[in-house]
Amino acid sequence: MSKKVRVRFAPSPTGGLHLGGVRTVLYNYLFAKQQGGDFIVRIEDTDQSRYVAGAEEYIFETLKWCGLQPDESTQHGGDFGPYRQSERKESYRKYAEDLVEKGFAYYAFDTGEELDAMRSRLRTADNPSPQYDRTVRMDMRNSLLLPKEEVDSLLQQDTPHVIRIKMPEGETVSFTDVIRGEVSFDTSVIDDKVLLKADGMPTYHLAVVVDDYLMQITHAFRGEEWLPSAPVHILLWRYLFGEEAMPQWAHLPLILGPSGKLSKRDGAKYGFPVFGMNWKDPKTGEVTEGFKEAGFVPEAFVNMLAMLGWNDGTEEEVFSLEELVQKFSIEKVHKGGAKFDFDKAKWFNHEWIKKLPPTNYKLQVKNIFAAKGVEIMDDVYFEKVLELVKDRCTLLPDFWEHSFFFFKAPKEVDFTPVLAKWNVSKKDFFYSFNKTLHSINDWKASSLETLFKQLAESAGIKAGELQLPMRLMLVGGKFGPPVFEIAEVLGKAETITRIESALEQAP
RNA sequence: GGCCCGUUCGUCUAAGGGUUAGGACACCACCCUUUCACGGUGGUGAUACGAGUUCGAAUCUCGUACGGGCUACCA
Repeated sequence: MSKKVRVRFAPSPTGGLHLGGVRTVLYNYLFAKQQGGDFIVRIEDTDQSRYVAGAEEYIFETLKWCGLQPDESTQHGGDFGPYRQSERKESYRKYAEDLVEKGFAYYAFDTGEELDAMRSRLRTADNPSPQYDRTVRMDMRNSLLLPKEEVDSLLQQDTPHVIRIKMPEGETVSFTDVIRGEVSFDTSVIDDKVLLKADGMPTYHLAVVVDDYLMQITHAFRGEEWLPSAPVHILLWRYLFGEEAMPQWAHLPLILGPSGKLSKRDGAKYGFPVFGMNWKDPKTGEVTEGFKEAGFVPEAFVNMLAMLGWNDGTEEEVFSLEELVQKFSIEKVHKGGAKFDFDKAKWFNHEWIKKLPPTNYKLQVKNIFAAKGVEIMDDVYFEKVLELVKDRCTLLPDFWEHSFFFFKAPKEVDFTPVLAKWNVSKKDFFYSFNKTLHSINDWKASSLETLFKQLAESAGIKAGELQLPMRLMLVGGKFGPPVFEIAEVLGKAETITRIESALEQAP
């Protein structure tokens, strides 16, 4: 019988959640939901120096906006808590000490200065970053070479120390990555990673293994940047719990910016968001724009992310979250990194704006309008407007330029575009057209257009030449949806008023 | 430097030994539209290079080049 699928996303609360992070969540989520499993969010806050206030809450808000709700987390509870590693601190030491006892790890008392000295002594052009490994460990201060009594006494006196893994020499550690297949490493070139820090906190390496075990994680998906440390984790599994219990690994390809790994800087430099939602650094006050605030709908954001490194093998590209859950397969995730393309992202958003009913995003558009000084009072009218112009909008703020005139009558009508062909008979046409409008009961674009054309014909004027003036009167410029549809949405009274006031200004 | 991973149009990708190497974004042209868009049709454009295996290679193998990641008491 196979175990219930359990996956986790394990972010550090150090700042905003960028594209790559959200995609990692997404792939975890899709896999879990498809397998009927659980999606867990575990907060990896073992580095107190990097902790940033508000970052944890921010992560959950972003996930909520994306519609990727965890089954278990610091916010959602669960049977495997606590879900914050700092609150699990006490559970890690015993595993580290167990490793020391078995001879797989050792105490190291080297100070920061001693480590620096070792590194600068060994640093050469050919070896720019010397490691604490089998070649140097017997020259350092650790329990491998110190007499047992001295080690005991150092420990007794609470001498600051760490516990390091003792990397075996000449072993090949290999495993099968779900995405990459067989990957192997020679342990001789891997350093003796710190497992337990001087402050008693575990490093990522120890914590991830212990918690994945304790939380019964079955599949571990993470970014490709973790691939080089995978052998450390595999060895820890082997020493501590046995490899049979180890989760299946999948190292996801990176999302690249225009030059290398996508960074916050790229966003500022190239003018696109890299975070899910706006993130304000509490220390500097610096705000980094998010996709939400840039005017993306979550459906598009998630869809776009899913397709960055995966596709279902067909030519379909637009998928809802539900469809993704159904079609996703981790094996089809690509090996190579994908460069983020903002134009393509916008295209997804455009598709989703067209597809979604305006009720999904009207609140956000309302806020955009409010910021421009237009308060929306009539929701029914508002939705009608959004429905009419949504095909022309790529990002939510575009609604403003495509529909502000439904809420603000033009003060001055610029007749310049039609001046050359303007004459008294055309002006007369609009007077009589406007008069006829009063008696219309069937206020529909199609009937308005029919009436308009009939009247134009009997006045002996080409209807086409009257359409632009009509548009100018209703919206104030050369823009907007088809003119009679504007009139329909505007309503009888407002249409008549706008034509009247425009005629007063007409030459 | 060492280790690991990767490489199909500018970008995201399809094609798992036999296709005129397909689609999408972007770009260009035309059409639709007496506004601005949307939309429609078409076009430009790719298997990094070199060997090998094979009747046949984008696809398998090796090498080279290039790109990326890691190399902290950060994750």
